[in-house]
Amino acid sequence: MKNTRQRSAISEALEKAGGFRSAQQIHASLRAEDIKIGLATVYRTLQAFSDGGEVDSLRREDGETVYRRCSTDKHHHHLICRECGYSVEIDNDEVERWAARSARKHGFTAITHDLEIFGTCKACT
Amino acid sequence: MKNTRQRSAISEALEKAGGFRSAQQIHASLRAEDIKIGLATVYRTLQAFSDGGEVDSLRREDGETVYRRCSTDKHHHHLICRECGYSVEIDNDEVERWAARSARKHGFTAITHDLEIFGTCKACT
DNA sequence: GTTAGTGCAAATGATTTGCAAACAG
DNA sequence: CTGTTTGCAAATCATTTGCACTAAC
Repeated sequence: MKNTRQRSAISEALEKAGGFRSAQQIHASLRAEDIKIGLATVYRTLQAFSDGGEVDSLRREDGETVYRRCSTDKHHHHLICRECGYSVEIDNDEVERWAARSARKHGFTAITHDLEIFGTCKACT
Repeated sequence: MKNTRQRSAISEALEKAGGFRSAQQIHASLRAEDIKIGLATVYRTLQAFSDGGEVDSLRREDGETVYRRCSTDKHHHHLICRECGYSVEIDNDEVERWAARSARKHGFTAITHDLEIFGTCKACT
């Protein structure tokens, strides 16, 4: 993966954001800073980051896909503010084990699961 | 809500399907049975059923929204086959409590959560 | 009769893709 | 140089909507 001006910009934007942001939001914020970048590039880059495990992605309730740089590579879940995208990383091995156990019991294989908690954070209340 | 030919057809199709189906799939299967119905009607009706709590809906990993008639009104989760849509209703109060507790601890309010487990069912293996 | 429901085609909105030009290593 | 990456515009795809028309109650 080459090191381009655009990629660094997106990377920094994610860093600065802290929480989850959509491709559209990243694009808008870069444009606001007068950083010239194509929307397609933002989509392609975020997708690449996500594939490479550098960022976590999830689909918000309204259907937009949002991305965030997370602190660990370890599997975890999020508590996400619907208003501002602020999020807290949380995990619970209990849930993982239960999911695996339920799946096995019903004969399912190649399991993946999604667990995200949406709410309104203190600052947005 | 009026009782129309189209609504009964969609209702029956869901019944027969058993698992999760998308609006597109329902539309195609009805057309295949020579039942004339507009795609928009299928979307509108499934949405209405979902709003009325008559069916459960969720967004699949590929982005399509799928619907299913469930057995209880009680909150629950699903183990879903990616291949055929077959699903098993499961629940775990433990998870609910943990989600609520985590949210509270971090000052989040107006909580909702999604938890779905995707896999390949025995028949599709 | 009214009013809700339907069909179709056009509109949306997020995301993807084709392709020629620009750029990193 | 030479394979990547970018930008733009056009293409997708699921879903929604405007509107005239039809069918419940």
